[in-house]
Amino acid sequence: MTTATERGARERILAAAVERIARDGIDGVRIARIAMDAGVSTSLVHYHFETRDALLEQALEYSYELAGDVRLGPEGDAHNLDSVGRLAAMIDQFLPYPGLLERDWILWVELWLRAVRHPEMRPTAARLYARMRDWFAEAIATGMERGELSGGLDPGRVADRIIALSDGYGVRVLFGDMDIDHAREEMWTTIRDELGLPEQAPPRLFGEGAGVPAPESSP
Amino acid sequence: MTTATERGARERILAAAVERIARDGIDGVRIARIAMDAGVSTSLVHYHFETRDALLEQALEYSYELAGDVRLGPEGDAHNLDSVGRLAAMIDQFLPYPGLLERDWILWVELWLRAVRHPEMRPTAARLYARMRDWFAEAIATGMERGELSGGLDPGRVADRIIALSDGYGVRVLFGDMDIDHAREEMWTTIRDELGLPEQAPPRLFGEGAGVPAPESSP
DNA sequence: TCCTTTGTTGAACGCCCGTTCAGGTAACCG
DNA sequence: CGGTTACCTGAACGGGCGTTCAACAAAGGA
Repeated sequence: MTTATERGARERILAAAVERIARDGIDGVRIARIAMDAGVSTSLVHYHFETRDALLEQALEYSYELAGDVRLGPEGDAHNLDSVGRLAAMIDQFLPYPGLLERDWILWVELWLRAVRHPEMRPTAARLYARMRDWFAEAIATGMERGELSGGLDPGRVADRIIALSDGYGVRVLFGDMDIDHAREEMWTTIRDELGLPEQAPPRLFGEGAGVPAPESSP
Repeated sequence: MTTATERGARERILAAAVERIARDGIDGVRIARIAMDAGVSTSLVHYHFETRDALLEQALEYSYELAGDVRLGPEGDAHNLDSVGRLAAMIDQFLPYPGLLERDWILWVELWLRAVRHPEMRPTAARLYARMRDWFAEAIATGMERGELSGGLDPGRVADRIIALSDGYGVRVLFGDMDIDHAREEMWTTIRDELGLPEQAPPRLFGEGAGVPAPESSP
């Protein structure tokens, strides 16, 4: 009947918290602001979440799960492509495209910092990295079995290298010190050489393409 | 010659601020704590620095300059080595060795985050990256001229790649998701292949204790 | 010598913000 | 119905912390 919690206040608060964390930083977040964004009172925030820290922690976990699902889910993947195309598409999903993955990237860096200072946060970070690593390693192993990628390499190591390059280049893109297309090009040539692929342009960019998901929105 | 404060209160405050920022984070820093660490009153902090933000900003700049000088200065470099050894030593100086470069790394990540959110901070970050890039590029170019490294590559691009790998692997090392020796090994093999070097172990590890590489080469 | 400048302090002010509290709907259950 | 429970609110409390202020010592300068 009324505007009564069509999505549940609790979840709205979590979503608002994620957004605010990305914008203002974990330490910059004010729960009054989160409450305002979610359209509730601060008291309700404390009704659903014991303490501020608890809320923020759950919000982060929530967003990481979400980000992972979007990328790793069936829609986010591109099974219909050959291994080369699939790999290229996966790499695209890890660079901070403006307005698309920037939010996730910022939360990412926020996680790094927090994991360093708060050891109890490290399992979360480790779990996320393990997931990414497995995702890439599986794609590479598959490509090798099919003979589309040169064998003889440890897929896990290559995965780690891709992730490292993505983090390293991505961070510079993020604060405007490098053009994203340049970063993409550099990543691609490095990995291409590594996997013994012939010189070829990285298959299609983000957007336009077939199975790549559009930015998730939730009004 | 013993002026009241041997190193000047202002500089002691800056040093204390840097240490505190690394430990507690930019947002976690309390100026009362900085004052205590520096052995002065909070009022004196405000006498020397207009506002808290001003202090932190200057402290960061101060530490980045310092970190750069240590690495880039004549003692931090290793001109007496051949290009391969020199490159290996330089890479060592960019990985977060426990207790040695960790502080700088944390401040680094802190800078990333701040540069993303506060555009006025970006020139600082960009300047730092440019400096690192030039440093590596110069070493690579020299190595190419001497014929110790395979030519034909753009030193700047290779430098960017080294930095990206360092950032990417380093961050995982930093929060304990990867062993530092493994990261070092991975970086080295990647770059070795890139520069067409024969398979060889990365020349010597970091020096014991001292922040600078040991003077004598491996026996 | 007195006065001005510089460096320094303890104490207080005032605001921001997380948290609490006492209550107020509405649904659900007997 | 009457009672219990789940959601939700406005208002106030209280601590932490940046910042300000009045004062004071010491060091020149004139």
